Amino acid sequence: MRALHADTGYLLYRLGLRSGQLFNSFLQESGLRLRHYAVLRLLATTPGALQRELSASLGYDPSAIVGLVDDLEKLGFAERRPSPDDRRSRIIVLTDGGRAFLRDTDEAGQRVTNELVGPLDATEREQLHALLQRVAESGLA
Amino acid sequence: MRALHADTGYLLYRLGLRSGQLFNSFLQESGLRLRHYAVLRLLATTPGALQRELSASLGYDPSAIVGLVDDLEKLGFAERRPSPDDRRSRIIVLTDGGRAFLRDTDEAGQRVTNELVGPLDATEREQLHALLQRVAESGLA
DNA sequence: GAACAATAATTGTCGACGTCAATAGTTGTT
DNA sequence: AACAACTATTGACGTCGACAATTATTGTTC
Repeated sequence: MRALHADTGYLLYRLGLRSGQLFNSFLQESGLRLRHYAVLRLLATTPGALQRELSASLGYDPSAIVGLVDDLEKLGFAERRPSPDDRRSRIIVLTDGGRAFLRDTDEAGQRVTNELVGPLDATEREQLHALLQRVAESGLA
Repeated sequence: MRALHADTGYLLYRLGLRSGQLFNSFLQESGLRLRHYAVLRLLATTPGALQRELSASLGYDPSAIVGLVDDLEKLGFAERRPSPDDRRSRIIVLTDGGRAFLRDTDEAGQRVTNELVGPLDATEREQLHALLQRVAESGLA
């Protein structure tokens, strides 16, 4: 019988958990959680996104986006704006406060990833990232 | 601002989720879930383990082990046996039924991993596995 | 050897997460 | 004008992972 840790899928599952925990503990003081942070980061690179687009890009259920955007609005990190061509949709935009938050936490965020891939050198990290990216792209997205 | 998917930590988190989902859907018909399967697989390679050891090896809270072993006992896949030298401990052993289950599902389990790392060829899969293993070992055993 | 700390399993609680079903408002189609 | 499709929202449910507290047992210390 193959050992459990010989299974790439199980390793991914375990490391995914650890990664999420590290991110959440880094975000703890700010009152946000990993999912909020993901939304913010995504908004930073796509100026104005419909909630439906956030849902598709992040893989979160549309109903989950609602609460996340609620929280971000309360903190002044994002805003809902009416869509000009479709009154069903809302356009979510990053506010200056949100942008500042991302700037201030960027370094700490990088520390998290560094801690995760600690034992790997620079080229190995790139290898790992490239492999993960290809795996991630295949399963939809 | 770096894109979200440029973050190795986030990729790991996402792929970990997907991996867990795939495993769970593969196990669905058997009534087990990923964590039960992990216990079974671990028991298959270590003949007789204390619950405390299962907890340490798998990274699950001791309180989580209780329910998992309960379920496995109900299905006849594992048994609790009294420890001869410490009446607090129980030794968990795989039954013949559990062994048969692992044998029967082994192929399907491999399909899950194959589906996950689909776009990678054989050498790339080994590369990925080796990198993940080193990352996994660093953050504690 | 009696009091005390440490340990193994257990129970209960809690928040976060992911999924699904249902609804209201709006748009597109026939 | 009637109907189907879509967007955001609300609500419910089960799983998962982390923690505190309890019970039974063992080890340690005075």
